[in-house]
Amino acid sequence: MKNADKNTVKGSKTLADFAYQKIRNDIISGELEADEKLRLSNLCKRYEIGMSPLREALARLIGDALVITEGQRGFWVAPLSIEELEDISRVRILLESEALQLSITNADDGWRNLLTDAFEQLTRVETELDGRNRDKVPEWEQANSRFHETLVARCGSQWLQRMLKILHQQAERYRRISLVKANTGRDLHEEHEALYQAAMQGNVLKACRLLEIHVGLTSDAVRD
Amino acid sequence: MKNADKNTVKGSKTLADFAYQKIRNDIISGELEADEKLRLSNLCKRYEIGMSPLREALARLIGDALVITEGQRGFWVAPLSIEELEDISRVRILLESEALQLSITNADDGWRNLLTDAFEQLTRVETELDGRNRDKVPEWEQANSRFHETLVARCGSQWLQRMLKILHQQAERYRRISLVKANTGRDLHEEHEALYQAAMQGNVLKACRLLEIHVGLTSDAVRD
DNA sequence: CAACATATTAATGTATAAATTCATAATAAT
DNA sequence: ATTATTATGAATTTATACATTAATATGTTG
Repeated sequence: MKNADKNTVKGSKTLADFAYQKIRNDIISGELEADEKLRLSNLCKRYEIGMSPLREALARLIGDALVITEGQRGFWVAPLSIEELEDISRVRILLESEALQLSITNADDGWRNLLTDAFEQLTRVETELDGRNRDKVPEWEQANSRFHETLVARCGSQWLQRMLKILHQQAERYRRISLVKANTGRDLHEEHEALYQAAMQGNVLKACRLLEIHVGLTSDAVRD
Repeated sequence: MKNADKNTVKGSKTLADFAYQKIRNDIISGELEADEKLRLSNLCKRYEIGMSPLREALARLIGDALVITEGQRGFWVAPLSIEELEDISRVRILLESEALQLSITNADDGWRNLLTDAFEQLTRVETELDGRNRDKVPEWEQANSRFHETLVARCGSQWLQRMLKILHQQAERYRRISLVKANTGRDLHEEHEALYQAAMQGNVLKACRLLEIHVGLTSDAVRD
């Protein structure tokens, strides 16, 4: 049973690792709500693991700022606030623009192929999503993440990518809200396509400007 | 005994917290060397704690990229490489320039007082350090960190500060090497003073340029 | 109604057991 | 005889179950 469960989440070699990924997904997806108190015994039952791996997983989530802890009083899902989203968006624009610029400058055919793949997959999911299939949201999230990660994949900086991943996770928590609630007549796919075209053409300035708008709009969408 | 030990590191409410801070310091200071294998049983003895708090501490250090882990094969101190230092320095310049700019723009008297305090303390330690007192290095590190943290304290972005803290920790590991080994006739204090003056005068451009040079020189110093 | 003491719950830490990896030695094959 | 491969045992990581300690809630008394 243990081995079967472990392989549910790909690439998790230990129970702690497995729990880390599971809980992270549940926080990002909102299944574990913001500010929710994380009772250890409950989580043990929920994820069918013991205390040690659970605590280890939570310790790592603290590093991702998805969980907070206070002294001896336990763990909570990190809170959400508009101010923080704006903060995250600002920093993300700063880092992702830089990374995008570097990536485009270093562009090669291999990268363009990867990007095209990622974009085509995103396109498929986004056209299906137009019909408001709620259950496709996780799939869209994955495709969207992959697209953005691929955009900066050739930036040549491990650290830029590492930090962008954390910021992206954070942003994803907020994005969920804006997707589920108000769909403000915004054409996400159009934004992505323009970004894709600019990147493929090697137009750094245009790509960065589009990215800035793209991230900013998400921030705006949540505010309502 | 337990309580006495716990209070050795200020503000550590749990053993895991205590271990986290202790181990982090030992990695940054180089007492635990890069690439060193971290044998759990050894660490238990060394820090006089049990398995659970130790593993929790290591899990958090993974989040800071000071420790790496691989499947079921244990933990290691994260490696050092020149390429990574250059990566870290690049990202740090990007973030710290932005943060510095914001901080200077938002400057108020409270901030200037804090900065002056931090600078004066750094000055004291740095004049004493001229005489090559090796044992003062940790003290200098602390004063240097405080100075840089204060410089960006008014940037208004929690996330910029959070990431800068991680980058600063990483850079510190390398800086130790450059301090202990070759002192390339570089006048650190002069650099800090110029930075301080520019910040106090509200000269954003100059301050950012000085910062860029300052960080760049550290990177250069290690390469030799 | 406030303040203290007690009881309950939940988090933290220890000790132990299970599973996995690593190193060494023995056997087999070329 | 030398190399490769497999088997065995030791070391180490991982997980669980138990014990301890701290925090919260409840109830009692002044």
